[in-house]
Amino acid sequence: MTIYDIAKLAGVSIATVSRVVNGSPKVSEKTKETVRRVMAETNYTPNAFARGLGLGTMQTVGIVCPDVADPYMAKAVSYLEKNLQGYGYDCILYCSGYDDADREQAVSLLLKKQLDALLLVGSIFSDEQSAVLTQLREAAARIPIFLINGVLSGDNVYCVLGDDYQAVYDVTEELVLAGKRRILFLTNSSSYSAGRKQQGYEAALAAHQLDVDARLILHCENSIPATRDLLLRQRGLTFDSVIATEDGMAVGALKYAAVCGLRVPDELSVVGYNNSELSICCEPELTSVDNRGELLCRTTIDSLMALLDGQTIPKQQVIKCHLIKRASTDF
Amino acid sequence: MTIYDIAKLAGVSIATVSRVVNGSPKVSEKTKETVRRVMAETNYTPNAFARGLGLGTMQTVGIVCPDVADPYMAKAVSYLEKNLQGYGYDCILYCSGYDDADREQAVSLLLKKQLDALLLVGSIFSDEQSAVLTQLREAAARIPIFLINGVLSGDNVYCVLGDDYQAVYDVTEELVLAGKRRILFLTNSSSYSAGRKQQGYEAALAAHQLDVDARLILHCENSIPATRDLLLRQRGLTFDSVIATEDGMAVGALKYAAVCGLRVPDELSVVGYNNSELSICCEPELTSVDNRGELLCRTTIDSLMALLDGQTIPKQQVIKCHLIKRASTDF
DNA sequence: TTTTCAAATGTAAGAGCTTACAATCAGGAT
DNA sequence: ATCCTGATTGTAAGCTCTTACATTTGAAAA
Repeated sequence: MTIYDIAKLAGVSIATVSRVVNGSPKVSEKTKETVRRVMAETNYTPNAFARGLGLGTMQTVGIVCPDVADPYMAKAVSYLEKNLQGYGYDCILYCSGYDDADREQAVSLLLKKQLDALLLVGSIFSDEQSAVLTQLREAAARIPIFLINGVLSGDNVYCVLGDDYQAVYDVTEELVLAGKRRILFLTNSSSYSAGRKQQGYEAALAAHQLDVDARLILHCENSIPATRDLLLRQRGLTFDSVIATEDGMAVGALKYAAVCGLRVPDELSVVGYNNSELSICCEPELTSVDNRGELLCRTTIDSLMALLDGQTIPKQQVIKCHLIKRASTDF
Repeated sequence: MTIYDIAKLAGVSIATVSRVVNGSPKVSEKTKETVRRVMAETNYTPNAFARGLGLGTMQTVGIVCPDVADPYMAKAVSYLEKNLQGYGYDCILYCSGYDDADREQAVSLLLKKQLDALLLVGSIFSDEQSAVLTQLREAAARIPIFLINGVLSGDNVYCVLGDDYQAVYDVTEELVLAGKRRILFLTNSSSYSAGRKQQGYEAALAAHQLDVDARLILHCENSIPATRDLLLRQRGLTFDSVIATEDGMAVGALKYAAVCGLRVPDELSVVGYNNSELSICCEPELTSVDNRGELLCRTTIDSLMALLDGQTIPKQQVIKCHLIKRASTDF
């Protein structure tokens, strides 16, 4: 079934059929009617490739995220997809893994696909020299690129991110004001946002004339048992509170406290990040920073559409996080 | 940059360039070399639409799932994507929502896209009359359809699913043998797999000459607070154990136990489903059925590839689940 | 040297759509 | 009746690739 068949059956030219398919106004109601009927009867679907060839777009954007199995990214992808759907766009998904080489490959594959935009979720590019970065900047020459919770300078590159610096600054300050002096900072990557979080932590301590004890900054995997075990191995280390850059690590800290018989929040306060389902699952429930994934995604898509519509949009949009207070802290 | 430019620069015809791009063996090493060099220098990428038009495929499969934000489906999508990647296929994702009308729309949109296959995750079609079903069967005339954890008869439709019936049968039996007599069954949908789970529950009770008390079968949302509150509202109901068809509900039951001061597992045993991260997050940790999402997905993709390769594959593949025993039960 | 044949390459016809431009048509103005 | 106009429709030239078939080439066989 091609456009020619429909044209023949409807007794019109293929141009007219195409106009009907694309909702052009320059077709009389009568023929529009006829063509629609024939299309319905024959169950005709325009060939997407030919359409894409002619139009130069297939209304599709690419989403690259390290791992959709991660609940935070899963939520993000879900929001993105829904919002894109609302604008009539489809999304093709790549789970790139966290490795730079893998991500580079994902981007390069995606670039072959005549997409309308590229969305990178939870980007964790470490150094400016990284191959992905140069590749992304090249890519941006062709289509707009959006980083969600990441930062990259460059033409046609836009960033939408939570204000992680401020969020951690604020919660650190709250802990200090609550009398905590040895705040353990658990982080899991060298990403831009992990860096910003750590800066917030250090700045808040400095603002209160507290020294940053390097031993209190621990790198660990975002996994409950891994974090628990890591902490159990640090027996020399004393701390009265924990700020984790992911909820999984925070729950690991709770498990550690349970093993050691530490009362939470009295003897150990714990703060998580992302306000995932884990935070209301554990015991006690976790105080956690909600970095507004849903809002970030909506903002991203709205901005993208504005851009595709020819409007100018800000290069960087920063959205304030919310601290959700629960039983794992006493402020 | 089109294939013509490359041909001109390399001093060959477009056919030769195309052959090089597609790895045809009928090109001399020398010209292959030249063309490759020119392509690299010019950073040429074949147009995916034109390619698709010519080849009739773009190596892409569609994935429909109700909600990637759900950790179980997120994991499934992640596995599917990775496995497809391994075969050089891309995936385009639709989060259809749980509503039949929405899912129908998703499928119909997807069908316009010249995909190589359609994968439905966690399908929860209720009745045989549903519009999605007829639509899917029509779709199957064009491309193969795979249901992951769902069942649908029809030509060119294949199902890969966990043996939920047996899993629930077995765990119910374990509870009975552990002396439990009033086993609450928490379920959240009228999907095929929810039905099978319930059948397993009822069959196991019957096998041990225990009556099925209809009041002990509760429908509830897969959400920790929703389940907790639901149980708190059922004060007349007595039960000594809970089997939930999702981990979220099981954790809700644990929260309920905490509120009521019931000791788990002594006074209340709780079994969850899917062995999600929640199950090692809560306190006590949750005994949960692992329905082998990873294996299901790998099986699905391997089968799909075998099918595309012209081989015959089974219409239905059932994979045994694993019970992961933790502290919320005492068997 | 001529013949033969396979390997290498080129030509051109699609694949199914969009759209600029041309053609047609109906009806009002002259 | 003739001309003009705007609305509608058709024609044909792309868009970029694949590939069947034709052609050329070069070397081995005769």
